[in-house]
Amino acid sequence: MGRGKIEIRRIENSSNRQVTFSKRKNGIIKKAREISVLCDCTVSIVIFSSSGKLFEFCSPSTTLPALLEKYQNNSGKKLWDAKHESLSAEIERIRKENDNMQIELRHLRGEDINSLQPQELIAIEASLEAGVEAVRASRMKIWEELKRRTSRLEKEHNELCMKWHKQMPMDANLREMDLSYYHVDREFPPQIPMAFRVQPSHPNLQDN
Amino acid sequence: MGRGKIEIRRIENSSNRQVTFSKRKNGIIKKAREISVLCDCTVSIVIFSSSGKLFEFCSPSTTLPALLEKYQNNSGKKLWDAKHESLSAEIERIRKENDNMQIELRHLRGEDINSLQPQELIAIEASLEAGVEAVRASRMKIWEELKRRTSRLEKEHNELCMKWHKQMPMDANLREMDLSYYHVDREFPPQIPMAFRVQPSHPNLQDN
DNA sequence: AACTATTTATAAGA
DNA sequence: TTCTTATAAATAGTT
Repeated sequence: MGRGKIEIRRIENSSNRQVTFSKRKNGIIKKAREISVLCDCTVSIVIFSSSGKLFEFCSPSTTLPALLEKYQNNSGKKLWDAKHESLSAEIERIRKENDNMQIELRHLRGEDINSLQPQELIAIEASLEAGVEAVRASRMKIWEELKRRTSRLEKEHNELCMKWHKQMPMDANLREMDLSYYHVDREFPPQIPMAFRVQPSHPNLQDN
Repeated sequence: MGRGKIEIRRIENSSNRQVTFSKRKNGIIKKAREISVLCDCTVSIVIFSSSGKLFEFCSPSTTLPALLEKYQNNSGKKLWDAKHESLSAEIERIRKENDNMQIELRHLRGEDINSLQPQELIAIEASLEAGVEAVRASRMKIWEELKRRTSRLEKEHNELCMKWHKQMPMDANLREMDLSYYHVDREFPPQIPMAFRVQPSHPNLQDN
């Protein structure tokens, strides 16, 4: 249709090709609109020009996602389930990892261990004991640090008191303020809270 | 185009509508094939007839999933990402759960505990000790069971030996066979393997 | 982007 | 559905 008949093969002249594309694209979309109205059907067209530009048509009665959903149901073909599958596989993988950790945690808490072999129990016990050692060492470190700071502060406090008592000609109010200020500034109280005390059931931890 | 001009509105006569649908559908798909060849472009058409029958065309240079992937990238519109998002959210959730367990496991192994507060360390230590207790109890149970079986077998063995020696008029070969058979049938050897022995470093586990 | 000679699509009929 | 054919519509080449 036109001044001459053309062969259906790639149009080599670039600008001719571009013009033809534009005309025929409009033609197709017009036809799509017409058939969807005339025949009460649902049409979707997606076109990418050779330069990558996107054109689309979709019957006003639907949306592309809805139409494609219907397409999948109707044809049995998978449009995007491949992607879903990779995500599902990832979920599966993580879930398995999760389960293994769950089991390990349970074992370390002494749960679900009745079906275990003696060798496995020994391994778990060893891990637990190593853990206890590490945690105790860590607490010990905190405890030592605390003791160090406390004794240093006590020493400083005593020195200050001594100086204070030597210094006679000062106002009583001022002296009191200064003292209270000093008390507030101490990071740790001289008494160690019970929670930090080494428990007596552990004879290998000593206060020395 | 045809014997008469028609208005672009739904064709009321059902069989006319059906015929027109068939003709125009073929026309559109022919046009789509032509433009994709002439203009070196990519076209996809999906049509559902009013009765729900599916027809499609896709340029031979691509596939519908690939084309739709390109569509999403190009248009920024989401065709199926809603589904992806729910899966991704699930992955996120499990991964978080995973991380938490990972951390807990590390702590129970005495790793990464230097930044913990004394209270946290105490809780971990308590958990570890409870675990050790449970594991030891379980091992103890296995050990007791083993001892019980062994002593029962030894008693039975001794009784058999006694009977045997009382029974004099038997053939020597037969006697030997029978004895070896009995040895094979014992589920546990009289000696306990080292692996099952209670370790000497645990003074609260005693053989009694 | 418009024009128009021609080809192509298709509505109606069989 | 398919074929036929008169006619409408689309469009290739031109301006």
